[in-house]
Amino acid sequence: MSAREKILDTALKLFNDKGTAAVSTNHIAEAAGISPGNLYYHFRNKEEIIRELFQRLNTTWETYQPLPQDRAPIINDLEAVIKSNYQIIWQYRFAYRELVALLRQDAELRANFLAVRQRGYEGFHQLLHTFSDAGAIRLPDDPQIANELQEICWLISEFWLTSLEVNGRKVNEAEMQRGVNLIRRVIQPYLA
Amino acid sequence: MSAREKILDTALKLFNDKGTAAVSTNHIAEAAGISPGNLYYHFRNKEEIIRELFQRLNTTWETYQPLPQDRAPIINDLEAVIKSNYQIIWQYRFAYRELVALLRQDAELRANFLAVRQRGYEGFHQLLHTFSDAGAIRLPDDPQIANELQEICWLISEFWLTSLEVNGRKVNEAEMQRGVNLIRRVIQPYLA
DNA sequence: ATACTCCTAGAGTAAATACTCTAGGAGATA
DNA sequence: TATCTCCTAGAGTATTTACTCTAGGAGTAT
Repeated sequence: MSAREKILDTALKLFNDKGTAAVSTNHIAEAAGISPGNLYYHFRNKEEIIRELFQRLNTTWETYQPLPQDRAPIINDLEAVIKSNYQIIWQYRFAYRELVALLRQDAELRANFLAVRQRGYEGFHQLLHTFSDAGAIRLPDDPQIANELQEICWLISEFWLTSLEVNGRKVNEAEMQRGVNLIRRVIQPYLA
Repeated sequence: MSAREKILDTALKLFNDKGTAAVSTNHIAEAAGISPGNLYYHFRNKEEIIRELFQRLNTTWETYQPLPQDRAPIINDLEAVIKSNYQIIWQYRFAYRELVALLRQDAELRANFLAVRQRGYEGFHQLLHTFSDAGAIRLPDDPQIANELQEICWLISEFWLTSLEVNGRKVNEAEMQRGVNLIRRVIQPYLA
């Protein structure tokens, strides 16, 4: 593995474990088994490492194809989508825990992340209508109600893992399933 | 105002504005218009200041009486409760934004906060049953479903403001009302 | 062989940060 | 007046942090 990759992997692990504020570039270099000078050869500073990690995260969001392309989606596919979301968020949990602070202190980071997130939100909108067209759910006629439901589901999927961590719960398959159940509970009154 | 109060008020403001990591004790002292030595006369370190702010927050949660005591509650009272919650969370928003990190690095803080939060959660449980008994809502017979609904409402009320901030929205009365509407949307299918 | 590019180590530095220490002022009490 | 407690200022220090600089190794092209 190249030094650059080692730095990014190590930084991600340390950030997830201790938070960005508690991890210095020297810590990262030491944990990655390289010299500080070498780290600064590959990255200008800590901010740039964070940016690169967000770039990886963005790429993950943009490339993953959650739905099967060969048939119409059924309601269980929605569960699979949500679980995939949780997996990704858990992989980059430092980012979601510290989102407000990280986005505030780096305008470029903010712009990129929000653009990708916006596309994700629109994709989710599409997804719901795909399910609706396929007859899996019955969206309310009032589009504002549908929007509110979507907003609730989005909020749960974005903050469920953080909420688990606040409660001091281990994050595992079963807890993720509970998060899926909550979202299911929200749309349950609107199932076909 | 005493120096101690000045320190706490200033720290709260700076933490809310810039996050705890970006604010040093020297910053706090300077912004409060006192000397660093004086700050350290009143507090052993930054951690102790944060603890004291959490203590204030805990006291706020424990003392506020959201419901009118002189009559049975109606559904609009629930809105008032949620709005009060948002006000308190907004006042101490640094805490809710950085909750995972702050609780992890201070076991005592964690224990106190979670205990108060647990009582709040139980109070919310009571509240829902009070509404149910008063005929304002009709909770589902299956207690697990009722619990899931409660969990969803709790998650929204705890993370709605953070979600607004991530979206770059100004936090104001109207946006708080939208957060209230989302919770209302969750329980709407179960209104009497 | 020479040179050139890419990468790496590690010593070194300026600034920031958390925290200490000493000297002393203000007001109450003896 | 003397003393005692409580509070305050501000200089000073050890450590950490971000970041720089120089010397050189490993391949590859000439």
